Amino acid sequence: MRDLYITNTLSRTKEIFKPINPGRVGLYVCGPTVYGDAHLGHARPGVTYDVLVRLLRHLGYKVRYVRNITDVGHLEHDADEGEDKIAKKARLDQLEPMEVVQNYTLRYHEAMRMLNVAPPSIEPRASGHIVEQIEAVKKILASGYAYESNGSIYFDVQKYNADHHYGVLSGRNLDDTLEGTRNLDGQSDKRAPYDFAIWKKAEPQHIMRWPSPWGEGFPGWHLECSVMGEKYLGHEFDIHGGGMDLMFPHHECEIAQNVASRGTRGVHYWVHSNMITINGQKMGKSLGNFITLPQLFAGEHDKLEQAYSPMTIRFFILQAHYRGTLDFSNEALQAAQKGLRRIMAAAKDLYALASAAGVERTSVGTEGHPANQMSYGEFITSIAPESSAAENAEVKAIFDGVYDALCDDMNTPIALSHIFDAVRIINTAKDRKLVLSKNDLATLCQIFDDIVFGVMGLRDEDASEGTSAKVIDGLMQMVLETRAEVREQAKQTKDWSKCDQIRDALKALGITVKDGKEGATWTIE
RNA sequence: GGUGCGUUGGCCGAGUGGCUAGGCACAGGUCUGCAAAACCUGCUACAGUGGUUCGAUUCCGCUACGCACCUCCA
Repeated sequence: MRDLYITNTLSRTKEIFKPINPGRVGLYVCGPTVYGDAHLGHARPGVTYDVLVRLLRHLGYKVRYVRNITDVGHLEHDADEGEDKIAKKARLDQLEPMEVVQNYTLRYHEAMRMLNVAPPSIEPRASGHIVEQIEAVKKILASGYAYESNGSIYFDVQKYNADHHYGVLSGRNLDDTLEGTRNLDGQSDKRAPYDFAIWKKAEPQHIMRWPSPWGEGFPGWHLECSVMGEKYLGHEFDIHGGGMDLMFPHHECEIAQNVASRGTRGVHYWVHSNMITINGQKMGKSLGNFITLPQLFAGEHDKLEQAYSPMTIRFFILQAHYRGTLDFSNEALQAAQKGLRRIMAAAKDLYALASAAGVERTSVGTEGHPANQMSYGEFITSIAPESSAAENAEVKAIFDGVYDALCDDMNTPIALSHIFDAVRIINTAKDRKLVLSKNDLATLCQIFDDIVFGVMGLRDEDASEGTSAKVIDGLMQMVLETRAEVREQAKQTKDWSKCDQIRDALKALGITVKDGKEGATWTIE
């Protein structure tokens, strides 16, 4: 199995990935708090960890991927003083909190499905693990790192920090943290401002509440991930991912809770995906500068010049490394859209070339293959039994380059740069200016099947599917065959009007015809 | 105020102590009845400033600007 390197936030360095159990990976990723539509920012970790999971699986690991849904305990403004986000939304919309949760969970699933993000193995909800969370609170109390205050339980950060280091992940020390923390106005039940709630007493008007040894209340936000991670992945597991903004305090608190409740930090590799910015500023709910995914897909937002397809978004994200910020702009999205189309067009041509050469694709079946909407005209490209050594070398170099890049901290932009080299080679071969051997074609198919469609999870959105697609294919073939005859005549008579007329008429229907050497090809918008 | 990160060509974005991705845009060319596509060529950038070095965009220092976290945020 190929070595995979990944940047571990704990060490701030790229480390070789060694799973706890050979051949198996436990992965936990912080999912959304479902009180609103997912925005472009949510697409980033969605796609990033999807690629990680696909890559691990492709490399041969069995992966258990847990991604939670936060449906209780996440408070606004101040982690311990604000109103529950879900409850607030429910109050404003006059709905049951669980109606809000259900609605936005479904909408989140739909957005992820459109982005071709594979669903997690387990998708636990905080509200479904109240019992486990109460048990964890008891353990933390027993360890001495928490105290009860007026019906709520708080984590005693100072005491914990004396024995362990509160700040191992975010790289800060408690004194520094203290400096920037604003003072509380004596209203708080907390002993210190940096203490955080692991169980919160429910005020009389609070809707979501559960009985506990300390009275009716609800769990603190940070606790759910500790508890659900342990329940489904064990005391210690391999990878924990999330957005960079969750590093502190959320993930830091998680580590502290793990140590306090089960005596281990729990996670071997912490992975963080960076933010998407807009005009250089973080896109976020609190800043109000976000564009939701449904808005992006529909083009309905005053910052959008057009609609952007889910795959355009996915490709846009893939073109940047996950640890860097990525700036949104219409120009950048449009560039992504065009680049993606070029790759997809090359994929179709590659499969046609390979098919003509009798290449059997071994790895078909991953998912998301473009329907082979084939063009009129056969690719009768002559296939040499063995091509020049130089070409073989380049194809091989692309293959190696792609794997090297992906295994080097998931460097998707570099991998894509190699893919574009492949695109160029395919196009050249299509123009008959280059002869690819059967082996070369097989290798290229493997790259597209396994990597472009498999690991990167791209798919051809233009490819039509189903029975109507078959009908269209057949009709188009008839139309273009007829036009080809007209065209042959036109070559003699120099009267191209009929020929162009057909093409214009098709264009009006959204079908673009391109006259190539081997005949005409078409694409539908 | 504390902590950390960044500043790359028209735009987006990689990367490296010397050979200096890729996409998009732009210009020229080839092909083509035209169109489109494709291919070829061109565009050589690393904020400023000192230092280390035979050599720095890449290492170190300083300056400027920007960003993130320290409240909820993917």
